[in-house]
Amino acid sequence: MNATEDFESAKDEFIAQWGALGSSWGISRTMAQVHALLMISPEPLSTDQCMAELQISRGNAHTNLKELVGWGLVKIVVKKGERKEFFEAEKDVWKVFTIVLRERKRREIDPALTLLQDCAERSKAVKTVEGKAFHHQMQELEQFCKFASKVGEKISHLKYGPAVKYADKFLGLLPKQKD
Amino acid sequence: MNATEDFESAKDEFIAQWGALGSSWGISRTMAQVHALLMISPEPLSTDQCMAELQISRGNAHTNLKELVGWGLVKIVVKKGERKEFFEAEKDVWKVFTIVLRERKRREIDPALTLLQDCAERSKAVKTVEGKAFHHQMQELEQFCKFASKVGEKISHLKYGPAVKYADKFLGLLPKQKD
DNA sequence: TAGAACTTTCAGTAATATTTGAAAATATGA
DNA sequence: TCATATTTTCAAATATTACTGAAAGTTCTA
Repeated sequence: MNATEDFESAKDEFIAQWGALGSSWGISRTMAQVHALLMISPEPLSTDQCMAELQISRGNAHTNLKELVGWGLVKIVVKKGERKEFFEAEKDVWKVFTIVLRERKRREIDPALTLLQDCAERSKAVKTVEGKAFHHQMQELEQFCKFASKVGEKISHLKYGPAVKYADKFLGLLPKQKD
Repeated sequence: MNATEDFESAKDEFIAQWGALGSSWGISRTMAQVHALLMISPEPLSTDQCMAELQISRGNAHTNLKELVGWGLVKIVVKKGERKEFFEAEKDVWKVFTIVLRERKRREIDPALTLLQDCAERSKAVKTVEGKAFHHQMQELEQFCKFASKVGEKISHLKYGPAVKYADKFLGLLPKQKD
């Protein structure tokens, strides 16, 4: 097998597996595959090119491309002299990470926080053992979610350089932990 | 409405919503509901109690309880004089977090790393523009995943106290960032 | 060792999520 | 303005995932 064949099979595998991984990240398989395809494409691609490469329908390609644009992971590019839209993925891995982090915080942590605050409030007056345990647990969860929310917020607005610097410092400190 | 009614409705809502949130975390709705129920129960519960509370079948209750035990989020408790098994959830929020973090790293980051290393290797000899872009992107992603894997590993083995301490230090440093 | 208590499995069914394909809407340009 | 290119929508079809209920398996006790 030559280098080009190797590359082609690696490319196919990357797209397929990235799609499978997407599922466990709460992103649909096809959306992750479209994202994978665009991330490794040196040029922006049209809807038709995505359809052909991934063997999917127009409706499917369209929906997922626009969903990715909605996440901020993909941008629409207009080529001069061309009437159709082309799509280009954000390729900077740290930027991709911070976008996903922000989106997941918004979709997962923020609603949890609302729920927990509401539940803590509605159970603060109850006197039974069961009720007290519930109230306490809601407060613990709320406190943790607030903390996680803050950390996520900070990290997601950090540039890559400082992030690595702080992480290194953080990772370097840990082995010395005593308590 | 009195305090007990408030509490009961809050409890129902917590279980229902925690289940819905579970979906976006890649955990099945019922599994998250069982987890929610056990987290707020002062006493360990039997399979039958879970079935009754959540109105689900025996098979469903059984499967999800055992899955939670597999994750390490729930422990089996044997009561003296009782023949059946009871189930008790880990209630310490930080411990729950570290367990989930480890499990997700194992299921999501580790397989991604394997894929990326393989794809980078198989594309290192290719000369085309497309191929070089692919190889480069695989390396970038690989580097980031290794970093994320290390950070996750460290955090997941940290105790709550030191974690908050380091996070505070970290959060405190950020506003001063210049670069 | 039989029978009761409890746990586990799994084929069939139900619920949810995704995809297709074609029609409708919109934009472009001569 | 009309014809054509392109995008958008969405009802129906398909695929995926989760749940039920009952039967089979296991463990315990007398």
